[in-house]
Amino acid sequence: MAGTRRRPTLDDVANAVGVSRATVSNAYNRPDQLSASLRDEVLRAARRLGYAGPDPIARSLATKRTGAIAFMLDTGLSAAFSDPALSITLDALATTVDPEGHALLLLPGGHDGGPPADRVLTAQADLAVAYSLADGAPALRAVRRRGLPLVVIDQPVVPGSARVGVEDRAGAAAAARHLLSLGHRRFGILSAQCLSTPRGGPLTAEEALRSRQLYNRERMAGYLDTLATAGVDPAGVPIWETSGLSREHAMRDAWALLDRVPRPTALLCMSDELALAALAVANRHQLAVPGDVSIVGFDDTPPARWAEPGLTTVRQDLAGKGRLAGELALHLLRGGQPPKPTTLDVELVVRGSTGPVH
Amino acid sequence: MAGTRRRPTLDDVANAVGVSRATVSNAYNRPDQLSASLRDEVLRAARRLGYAGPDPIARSLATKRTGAIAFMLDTGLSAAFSDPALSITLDALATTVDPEGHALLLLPGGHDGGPPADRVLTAQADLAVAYSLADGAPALRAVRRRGLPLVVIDQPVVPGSARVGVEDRAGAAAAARHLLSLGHRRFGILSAQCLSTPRGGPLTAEEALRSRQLYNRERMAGYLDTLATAGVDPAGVPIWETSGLSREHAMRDAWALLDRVPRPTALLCMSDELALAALAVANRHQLAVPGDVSIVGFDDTPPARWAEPGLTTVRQDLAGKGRLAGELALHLLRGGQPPKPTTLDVELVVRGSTGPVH
DNA sequence: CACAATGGCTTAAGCGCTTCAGAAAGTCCA
DNA sequence: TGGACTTTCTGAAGCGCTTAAGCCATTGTG
Repeated sequence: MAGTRRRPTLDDVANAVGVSRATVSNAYNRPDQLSASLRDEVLRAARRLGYAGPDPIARSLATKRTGAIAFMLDTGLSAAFSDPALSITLDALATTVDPEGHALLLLPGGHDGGPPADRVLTAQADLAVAYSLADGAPALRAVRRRGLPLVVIDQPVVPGSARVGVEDRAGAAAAARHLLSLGHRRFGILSAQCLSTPRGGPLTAEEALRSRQLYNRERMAGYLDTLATAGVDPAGVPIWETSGLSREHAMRDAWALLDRVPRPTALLCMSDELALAALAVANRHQLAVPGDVSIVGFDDTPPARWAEPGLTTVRQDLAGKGRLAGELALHLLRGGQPPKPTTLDVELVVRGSTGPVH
Repeated sequence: MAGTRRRPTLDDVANAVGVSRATVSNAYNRPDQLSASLRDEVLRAARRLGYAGPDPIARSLATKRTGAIAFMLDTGLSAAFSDPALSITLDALATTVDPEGHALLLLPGGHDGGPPADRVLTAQADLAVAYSLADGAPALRAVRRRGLPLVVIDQPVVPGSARVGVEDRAGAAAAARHLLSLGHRRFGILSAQCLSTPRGGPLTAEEALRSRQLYNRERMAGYLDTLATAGVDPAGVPIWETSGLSREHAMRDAWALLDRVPRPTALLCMSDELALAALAVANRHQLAVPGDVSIVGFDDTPPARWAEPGLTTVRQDLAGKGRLAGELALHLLRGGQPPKPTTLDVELVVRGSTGPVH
């Protein structure tokens, strides 16, 4: 007739069949609570009426579970997904929680190191996962206020939350030692955004060590400490903050380091993405890798393997990290207490992009 | 005291302040409905009691809006996000709907060309977006049954849904013409998964044209028709379906085409990702591009520009596509009728990966 | 054969919020 | 001064579902 007919509800089905509302509910949620024949009849009636099953929202209100996990990022989606490290972690996480019926609700970051607080407060989710947000991001406080269980990845532990992290510092140290052992003494460090108001360009060691991201600080400390121990003055090591999230930006920034006189013989990069940009720009300017400059990355994402030459990098178990985060999420959702923070091992993978200093 | 205290509700706040529940609700949702001072008092009381604002689920039940948009994919997250084309589209979509308070709920694909129907039926979302799902995916029926508004991207139009697509066929035709005009007569086509039970390996033209994905069919038809018109027998053009979603698979498959005798002088690829894999494998086997073989892609994603040589490809406005999908979503959410399907233009971008046949 | 156990269904009390139609109290203007 | 408005707040009816508790008839048991 006129306009759209009201969607049928559980009650409509119950009335049509002549049973109570509870019985229809049971037909969907607890088949063992009614006879098979009645269940059949109910389901048939539902189909006939165009009833698509219990309304997810009403069900959520009654059960106090939404079946969604909020995934909080510190950047927009495009930047986030262009990083294979995130894609792999996220996929593993999703795959782990999927069998239990949990989907991921994406909360991309604004400009304060995470999603806006009000988005978190109104997000329909049973639990939140924070993926390397800035320390003290408003989103974290919002999660707190709501009393949502929280899993943090690559972040300082938040009271009451479960945490999974990576041996960032040790990995970075291993990378630096590797280069030192090849005879390198003139280094450059290419870093992701560090400052709370990122500006791109040169950074002092102090600034770099105050990065708002834990993994950044840890890796930076791993590099600088190791160099210092070997007698390389950190103050003399140029550090460059990228000015944007795209490959183009990273290439420009890498070149800013490689174009110095005297040229660094080795570049320590905060991620494979940055290292690959450096590789590309070295290539473009006819610098031989590793002949003229050695380059190391961090993460060991798939593109690091395809690169020409292969990228020497610090491998972390990205899929394992996501899987573990997923298991922690499920554990918390079952009412479990947050276990002790886990820190995953890393391993230096030497490929063709590093060699002895000429 | 014992265990966790029950979370405070709107009622608790109302009682604490001594006002009605409606007033507290208004304090949050319609500040103009009460005096500023009372509102202040309410908010203060809420803070004091540890009330984090109206429960999103209860609110949803009352308002019948969840603030989430379900994004349905035909693959898992990792495969999906390793494709820059999706990342860019998704980011633009998210950015468009975000200001209106909508977040994205990710529904990754199972094995029937989309997410499982029950996931769709229980997903908490106001609207669904289908991103190049297989024709007739169960997920689409589930959306239908629920009566959810639907936006489809790169798919056949579904009755009652809004659609945005791309001139896939024309773009593919342009790419083929370009190669023909360079004198090429021996082609190979590298395709994404076509068959409903993908097996990888050679495909007949008929099989390829029956791909379960619309864009695949269209591009394929664009290639084959154009070649046929130019007198190149489609039956003589080897078509190879990729055997997996990773770069490694794609490289192996590309080599299967390039290693034929006689070797094709030009490779038509269904996407930039495949073309880049072909480029990499040509490089690895010392085949000059475009000297020995010309390669074209489709999409014009950023890596196509960085490639060495730059990839000749068909540009589509990925961000525009996502933005448009977002606007369509908002339109439908406001109760608007689905407008006529939109088809976005494409443009051939000639770079270094194609050249005259030797 | 009386009694407990079981299966099958219903009753009813929520879950926490929004919103519409007022009521009460002030404000304005002729 | 009094009627027409406003402003500010309340009452109450939902939104559509789940689930504990209970009722009744049947079945099994010693």
